[in-house]
Amino acid sequence: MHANPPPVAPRLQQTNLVEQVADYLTEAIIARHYAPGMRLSEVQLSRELGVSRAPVREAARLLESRGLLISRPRKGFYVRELIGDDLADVFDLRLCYERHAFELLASRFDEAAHATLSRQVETMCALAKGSDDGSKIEADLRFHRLVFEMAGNRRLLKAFDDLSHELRLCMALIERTHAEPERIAANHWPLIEALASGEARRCREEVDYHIGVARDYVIQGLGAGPDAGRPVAVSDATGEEG
Amino acid sequence: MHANPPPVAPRLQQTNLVEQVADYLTEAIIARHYAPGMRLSEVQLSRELGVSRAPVREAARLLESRGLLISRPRKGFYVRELIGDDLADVFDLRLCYERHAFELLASRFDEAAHATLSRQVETMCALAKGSDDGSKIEADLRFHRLVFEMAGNRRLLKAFDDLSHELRLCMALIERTHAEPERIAANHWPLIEALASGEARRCREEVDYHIGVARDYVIQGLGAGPDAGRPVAVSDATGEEG
DNA sequence: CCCACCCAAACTGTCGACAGTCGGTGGTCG
DNA sequence: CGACCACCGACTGTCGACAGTTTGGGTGGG
Repeated sequence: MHANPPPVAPRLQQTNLVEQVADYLTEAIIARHYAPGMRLSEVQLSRELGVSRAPVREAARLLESRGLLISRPRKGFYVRELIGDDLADVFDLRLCYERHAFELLASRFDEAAHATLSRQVETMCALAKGSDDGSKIEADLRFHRLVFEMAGNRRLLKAFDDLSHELRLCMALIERTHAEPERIAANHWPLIEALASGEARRCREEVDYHIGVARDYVIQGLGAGPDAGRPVAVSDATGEEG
Repeated sequence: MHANPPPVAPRLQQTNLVEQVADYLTEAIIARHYAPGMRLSEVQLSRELGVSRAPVREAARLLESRGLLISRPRKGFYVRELIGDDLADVFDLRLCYERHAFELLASRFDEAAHATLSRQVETMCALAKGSDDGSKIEADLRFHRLVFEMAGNRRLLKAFDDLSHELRLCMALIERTHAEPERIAANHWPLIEALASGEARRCREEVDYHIGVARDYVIQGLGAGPDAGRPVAVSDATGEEG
């Protein structure tokens, strides 16, 4: 009912509260401001963020679907904690996704895709010297997301996007991420070469090795967990290489 | 405190309204009581079900995460419609899941798993003669879910559960499902035999064939879509069989 | 001293209501 | 006759409030 718009716009975004709360919660959980397994009180969160409970509840449901929260009826929301085989399961599912994406992309790999991925690896190499861990992790995930984008299956891309939130949670578990960032960034060149070769078998071997390294990096970097010494069993399960 | 009950709405208890609304909506969408692409009004749904808008909104968010609804900000929720490559993408992702699950299960297949799957196929054969299509589809999905359960990766099982809602949506697209239910049920025996053989390559071939048949069944049963004649390209992508 | 019971505080699930916005409609002007 | 604009209804996003339940602590009994 205001005839003229106010000259200056001090109004903070009163809408899209769900997305803002979801972003805040996601960042807070990834950054481990909330301990894994901790209960999140809706009213407390509402008071802290200055919003009502409705957006908080919807944002929490969103994060539940992304695997960052777990809801128990009449109990509330709990910060997802990765226990038991959760880490192994997440990386095993990631292996499943990446195998398929690389297989799809290999069959349609062209010069444009080659240039896109090469540019991203160069960006990662540049970020490797002197950036915060978060930027390195995001650049790494972005490389893999580009593969899924260009693979051509949008549903697979959505599945990977969902999983990527849990991947960030996994990465956040280890204290000093990317101890050797240059080597990790350079480790993506063989993936591009495998794609360029067009050989499905070579792609699969490189992906298995790459994801296996990432998995071991996280699981062993986590410390001596109960299944730290368990074999990775990724390149061993194809059952057809001598 | 509503005076008159809604016309055809089911009885909703006072608690767990979100789950009840989600179940009702899921069934209604699968049964195509709501046309694909149709806009769902929150207030109208609230009135029909005799509940307030909060549970409806949360249930809609849940179904959005399951791929049955799509939300557009300030516009509302729309019934997911499978257009373009959506069908192919869903079945391609299913192929990705099943390949992995069968590979995992083959490496740990034992007599108990054999018995469980065999019993399920026998149930499917019994249901094949004289049951509604919904029961046949559910029994078929249950066989595959058992594989994922026994594969040992709970995250993969969750991913399959999420996808299964979209699979039901795909199945519901074709008018007369399971035209040859006996043959479809019997088509699961080779999968069990492949698992029992322990050969990863044979498992993969059988899975590729099985899912390819299901995919073609749905895509071609849908009618002459724009990509109905597109090759399935599932058993051709391994790139190593001569 | 320990355990079962009870009560109060806090919380979740749900509801009705208000503000801002979007799409459609009718009227008016060129 | 067509295009533009103001109005209107409906809807989404958000809020505060109420009822039933869970939880933790305190108390009485064994």
